[in-house]
Amino acid sequence: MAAANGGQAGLLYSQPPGFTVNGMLGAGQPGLHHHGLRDAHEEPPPGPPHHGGEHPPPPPPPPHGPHPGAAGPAPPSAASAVVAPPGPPPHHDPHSDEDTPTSDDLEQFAKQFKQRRIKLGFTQADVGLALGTLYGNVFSQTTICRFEALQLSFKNMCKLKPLLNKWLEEADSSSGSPTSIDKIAAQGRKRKKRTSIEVSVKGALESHFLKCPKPSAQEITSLADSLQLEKEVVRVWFCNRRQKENDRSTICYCVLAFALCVYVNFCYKQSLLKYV
DNA sequence: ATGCATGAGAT
DNA sequence: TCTCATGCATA
Repeated sequence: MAAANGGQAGLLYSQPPGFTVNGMLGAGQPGLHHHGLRDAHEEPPPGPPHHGGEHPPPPPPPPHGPHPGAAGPAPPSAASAVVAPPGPPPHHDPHSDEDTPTSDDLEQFAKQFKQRRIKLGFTQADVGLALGTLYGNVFSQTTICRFEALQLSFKNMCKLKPLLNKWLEEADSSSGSPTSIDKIAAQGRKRKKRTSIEVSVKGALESHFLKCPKPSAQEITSLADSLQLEKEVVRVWFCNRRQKENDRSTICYCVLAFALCVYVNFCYKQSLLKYV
């Protein structure tokens, strides 16, 4: 049935005022600089892909204000202690919702959060909704799920952690109090029907991605043409593919990298001992 | 739990 | 146009 969406590309689902119909004005510029970690901010030296004991993403300096249109509990301010460098971090309370957590903190918190959430009998959707009533920021089941699975960017994880932490306290302290229910008006926004891409086609996209994660507009066009997909679908596929790569690696790799650092450091010391 | 999609802000 | 945060719809 995948062919259901393959044929014609004429269905403009919604036609929102600002829908940019990008033609082929793309100036194909290959910028392939692809390194494992991505920092949510600037990356100064485009140098060689070396990344030894680099650690974690620096603290997210609040460049842009909260846009979600609700109370933005301002992300961790410009503290600078992000993920402890190769030196043992002084001391930090994993339960503190202040001050930037380390990747490890996040990992632990997420795990613990999920465990407690389940024990308390709440679904991910419940939590998302509750955050709305508590702080005016509603989140979907998807987001909560991704948080628990560490599938969000480091910055994003940091932003959500305090909220979830608060909910957790609220939840198990007052497990019997009446909670107000929030009803968010469903926006009647038309959404394009999700196109399901055939496995074989996905394979093709995947292999292209490996060769070139950032195809130019022109490449996208021809690729879309040969795969019989809408150009927009292909473009979005690549965007999502990149994002997936980044989100996953952000946290997981940070944790691994840190562990590796510790280990290497340990080995190094061991080797030094041999000579004394 | 995850795939495809949207929209705001950054480049 | 890209990235990033986020979510509807679906597997």
